[in-house]
Amino acid sequence: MDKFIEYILQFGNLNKQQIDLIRNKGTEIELRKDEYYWEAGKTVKYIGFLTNGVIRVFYYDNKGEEITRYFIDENHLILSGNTVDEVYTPSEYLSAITDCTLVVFTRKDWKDILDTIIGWDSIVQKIITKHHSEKIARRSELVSQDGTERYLDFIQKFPTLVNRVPLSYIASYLGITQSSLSRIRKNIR
Amino acid sequence: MDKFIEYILQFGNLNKQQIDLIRNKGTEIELRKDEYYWEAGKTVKYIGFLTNGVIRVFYYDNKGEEITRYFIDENHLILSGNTVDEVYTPSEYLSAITDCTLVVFTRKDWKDILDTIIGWDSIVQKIITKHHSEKIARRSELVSQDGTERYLDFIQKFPTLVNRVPLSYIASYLGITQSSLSRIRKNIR
DNA sequence: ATCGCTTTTTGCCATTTGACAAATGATTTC
DNA sequence: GAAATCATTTGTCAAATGGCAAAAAGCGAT
Repeated sequence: MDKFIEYILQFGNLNKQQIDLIRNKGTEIELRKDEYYWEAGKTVKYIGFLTNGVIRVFYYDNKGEEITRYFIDENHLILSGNTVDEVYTPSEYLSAITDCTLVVFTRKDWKDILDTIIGWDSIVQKIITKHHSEKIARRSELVSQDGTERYLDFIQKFPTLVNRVPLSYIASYLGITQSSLSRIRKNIR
Repeated sequence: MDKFIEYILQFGNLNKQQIDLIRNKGTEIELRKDEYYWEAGKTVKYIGFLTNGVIRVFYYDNKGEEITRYFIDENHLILSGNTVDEVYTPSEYLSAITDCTLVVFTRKDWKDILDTIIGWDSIVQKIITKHHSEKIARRSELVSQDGTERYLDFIQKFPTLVNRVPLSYIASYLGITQSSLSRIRKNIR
């Protein structure tokens, strides 16, 4: 929970009372390796913040292949869609790669926070915008790079993930096959 | 200018007075083919809305290659960064592919609108978020597709651009070489 | 330590794409 | 309309990547 407060404070100021409100509303939950946090087609119940572990976001393309779209690591807010108002049904799966700890809020509690803390809205908006920009920058570059460049880029941008995420997921994220990535790794050494 | 008003009204309501304010502040400008709208390293002076034409966003990668990151077509807001407050110096170039018409606002005029119209802020925020989501969706899929799939995807998503944008720019956007794209096109027919 | 299971590496060959250069086609300019 | 310029297609070969299957390595449970 402290991690979440600390994270939020980077984006705006909160007084002690406001921090207490957030603490009261949030609940810590655990997610075991390979458990789903979201499933495509199932309504999302919580707004979550990942304090420990790594989550993988994936979907199935039109050939039925599982495609890893990105990874969520420690200290990231997991929001349903771009707004918190509407009930949200994702088209993607979120699944824990490692055991995870999250702070979650029900939609109602989140709304209470929104109604109580002036500026909460803009804090969350800033976070969403930041996440978006990061995603765009990361994904954009991949397109124009070959396999080796993609992987070098990946280990530079996600140094903490390389050893915690199975090769096949990384390969899928980078848009190459697992065996190609294995060969690329060999050549780099 | 009408196009801009119409576009804005999709994201929020404005009364006649507010619309007049926007009309007064905005200026229509023309941009000739191959003229820059932004240049990397040069401060951005205007907030713009493209009413006619196509603009290309590109940068130079670490090999000095020109990479087309995306295209901006009719009815798109061109914002500096994610916020309008700060002076912004882009790291990318925006250059007209065709002759273009834009509605532009000086930073000061834009700020006046922001200070006068309650809710302007949230309208703009919605637009930014929408643009972000589109970019993420578009770029993400490319990574896991081969050349042919990328091109088919492109002509489906940008049917109006295929015949107005030179092949080399499309190829760069898709992350393949111009000659590969030419061959792909031949095979599709 | 051994068995069973999963992940990663490797081999082999087919296919795709890149690099480079030349040819063709299209457009602009005088 | 001829020349110059730019865009696209094509040829050739090399390099990168994919598909498939088997081998090797890693890991957990007993």
